[in-house]
Amino acid sequence: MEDEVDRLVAAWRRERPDLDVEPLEVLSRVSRLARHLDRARRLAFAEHELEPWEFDVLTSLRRAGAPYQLSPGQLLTQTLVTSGTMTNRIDRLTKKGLVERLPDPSDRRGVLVRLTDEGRDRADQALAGLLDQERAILAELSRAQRGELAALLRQLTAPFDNVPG
Amino acid sequence: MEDEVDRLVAAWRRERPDLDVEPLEVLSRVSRLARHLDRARRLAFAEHELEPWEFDVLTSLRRAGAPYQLSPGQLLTQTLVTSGTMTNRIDRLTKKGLVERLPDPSDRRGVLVRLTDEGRDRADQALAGLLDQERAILAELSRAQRGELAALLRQLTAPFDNVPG
DNA sequence: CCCAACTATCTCGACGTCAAGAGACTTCAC
DNA sequence: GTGAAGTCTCTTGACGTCGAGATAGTTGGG
Repeated sequence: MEDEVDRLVAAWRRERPDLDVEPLEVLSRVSRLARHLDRARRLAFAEHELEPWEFDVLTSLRRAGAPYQLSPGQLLTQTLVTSGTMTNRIDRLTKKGLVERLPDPSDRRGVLVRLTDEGRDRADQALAGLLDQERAILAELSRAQRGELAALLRQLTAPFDNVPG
Repeated sequence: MEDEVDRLVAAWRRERPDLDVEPLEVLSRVSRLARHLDRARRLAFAEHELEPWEFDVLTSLRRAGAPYQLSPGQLLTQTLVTSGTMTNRIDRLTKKGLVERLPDPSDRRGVLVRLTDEGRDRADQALAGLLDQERAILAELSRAQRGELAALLRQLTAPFDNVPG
C-alpha cells in the first residue's frame, strides 16, 4: 500500500532528479508516524482526562517506583523540557491533586515532587489504555516483524541515547 | 547496544510486571527518534538560516513545481497546521522576501503564495543539507536494512495516510 | 570560618500555535 | 437573477513553551 511519503518522494524525484532522496524513505516516515502517534495518544489520554504532558510527568514518577518521588531537576532530564515549563506543569498537576510538592529533607534549596494516590491510579489507567491502542496500531505487523522493526530502530536511536549531547 | 527505551521498558517491567509493554519497544522508539531528528534538523537548517517551519512551507511550494505557487488552504493540508498559524507564517516569510502573496485570478476570495527566486534557492540548499545529515544518521544501517526499515514503517503509516481522518 | 563558584528552583516576558469566529466572495438550486 | 449555504483567508484571545535571569541554599579551597 502506498503512503504519503511515497508521494512526497515521487514529487522530489520529479523536481530534483539530481538529488538522492532515499534517506527520506526512512526518516520522513519516522517523523510522520510520530506525528500520527501524538494525535492518537491525545485521543487515548482524553478518555482518562489527561493531557500528553500530564502523562509524561506522572509516568516518570510512576516508573521511579515507591515512594514515587523525584526532584524537578530529575523530571527535567526525563521529559526534556525546560525548568520554567516544569514549574508550570507541577503547579497545574498540584492544583489537580495528582502530585504534591514536599521539601527535600537533605537539601533546603530542593523540592521533591510526589505522586498522590489518585495520580498513581490515573497514570496506571492511562498507561493500560495507551498500550491497548498501540497494540491495535501494531497489529499490522507479525510478532517477528515487530521484533525486527524494534531492532532496526534501536540501531538508529542508540547513538543519540549514548552520547553526552 | 542498549538505548533509552531498553531502560524505560525495563523500568515498566519492574513496576508493572502484570502488563505487556512490548508495544513500547517499537512505538516509543519511533517517538523518541522523531524527537532527536527534530533537534538535528533544527541544527542543519540553522546553517542556512531557516527554521523548521520555514523549511516546511518553502519545500511544499518547491515540490509543487513551477511556478511554485499554492493557496494557503493547500499549504494547510500539506503542513498540518491551522489557518491562523499559516497566515502568520506567510506574513513572516513575506517579510523575509522568501514568498509573496498574489491575488488568485480565478477566485477573488483567494490568494496564491509564490516562492521568490531567493526562496527557491534557500529551499534547495536546505534540502541538500538535510539529506546529507540524514545520510549520516542512516549510515548505521546497510542498504538492505534501510529498505527493510522503510517497508516496515510504510505498513504502519499507510493506514493513517489512507483514511479520511 | 569565609567567600567565590556552583546548583536547584522559580519568575517573567516574548513567541508560536490553536480554536473559534468574522468578513469577503462564490456556487447552486430554485 | 436571488438567497442560502458553502468556501477561503484573516483576526483575535487564550494557552503552553522557552530562555534568561533572580533568589535561595550548598560546597570547598584557602
